[in-house]
Amino acid sequence: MQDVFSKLGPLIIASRLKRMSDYIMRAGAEFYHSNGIEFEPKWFPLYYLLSQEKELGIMDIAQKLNISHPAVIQLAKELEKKGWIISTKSTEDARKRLLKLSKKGLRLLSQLQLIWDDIREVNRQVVDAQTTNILDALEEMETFFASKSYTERMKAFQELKKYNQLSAVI
Amino acid sequence: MQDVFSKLGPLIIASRLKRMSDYIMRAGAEFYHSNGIEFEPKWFPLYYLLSQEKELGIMDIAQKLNISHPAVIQLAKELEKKGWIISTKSTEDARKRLLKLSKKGLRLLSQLQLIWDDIREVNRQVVDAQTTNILDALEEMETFFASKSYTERMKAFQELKKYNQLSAVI
DNA sequence: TTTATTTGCGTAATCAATTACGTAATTAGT
DNA sequence: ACTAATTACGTAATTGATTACGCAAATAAA
Repeated sequence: MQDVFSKLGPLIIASRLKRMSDYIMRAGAEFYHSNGIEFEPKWFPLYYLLSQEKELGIMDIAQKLNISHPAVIQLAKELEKKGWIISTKSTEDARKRLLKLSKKGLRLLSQLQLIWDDIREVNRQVVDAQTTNILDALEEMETFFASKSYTERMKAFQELKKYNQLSAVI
Repeated sequence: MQDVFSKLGPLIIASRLKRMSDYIMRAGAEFYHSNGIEFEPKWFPLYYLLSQEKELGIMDIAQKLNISHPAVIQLAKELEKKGWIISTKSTEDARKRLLKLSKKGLRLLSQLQLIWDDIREVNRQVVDAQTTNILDALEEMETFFASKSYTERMKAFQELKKYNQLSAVI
């Protein structure tokens, strides 16, 4: 690939992150299938979350996974169709619909664990091979923006620039 | 945000990369608009490429940007509607449609340069603040997978595992 | 030079996720 | 207790990108 991107450096961090993410996602899907499992990477966050947490409402899940609630509904529909999760109305709060893994979903879990172990292992190899660790970099970035958002940083920078220009005039 | 992700480590590099990418993209859009420019981050790769390369066919662009050709057509349609690019039939190859910046598009360029400078600067601040540099990490990852794809690495790992199990038995 | 294959492009269908909006249940305010 | 505000969820419309397909032009093969 003739790479227009990498030369641009900081300007397009976002595009490069996305490109790498898409690449790995795609390979992940291929991997599930080549192991004879009809599982899609996009299901992982929801499925994994439910494997950890017993039972959760739609909104709780959306928050925890940082996706919109219609996205959760959509994913849940697909996993329900596969028979891996079931949903029940909450008795405490009639608005809530709770999701949890079905027995079939739990049986799948043990199979998936094996695949996940492999993925985890290869990913670890990738990360260990790095001089500069992508996970550390991500972690740092996340905490960095958590303390002050990207937008706020942009604004602050422009304010500062404006001020400097002004004081240069006066 | 209650973070299910960061604990999972190597298993979901892809999701975390995507999340960070989306975050920055969104902030980028906000930034263009707050500076009174009707420009979307998704246009950047095509627009920037055309600002560098004079004139290019659809497929060339798709390859250079590593996106599908219908995506290029779609983006081009939008930029053409804005009046920033124009397209001409190639005289050498009647199948080809060439894209280039219009005069209006070139005028926009000088405005965008200023914004891009700010973005670049803030991004550099972000990156400079890091102990572990995300761009270096990305760069490394890209070359790593270029030498041997993720899928190949997965396969190789499983083969090795199979072999080790076998030799343990024998 | 005819025929087959490849290449470039366009359209349609599909996918994955979002925003916008509506409804019902719960909680807070008075 | 009644009203207002909020919360949880569902559906519809939209967005952005992909794959699948088809056609026309160019290139290769015979």
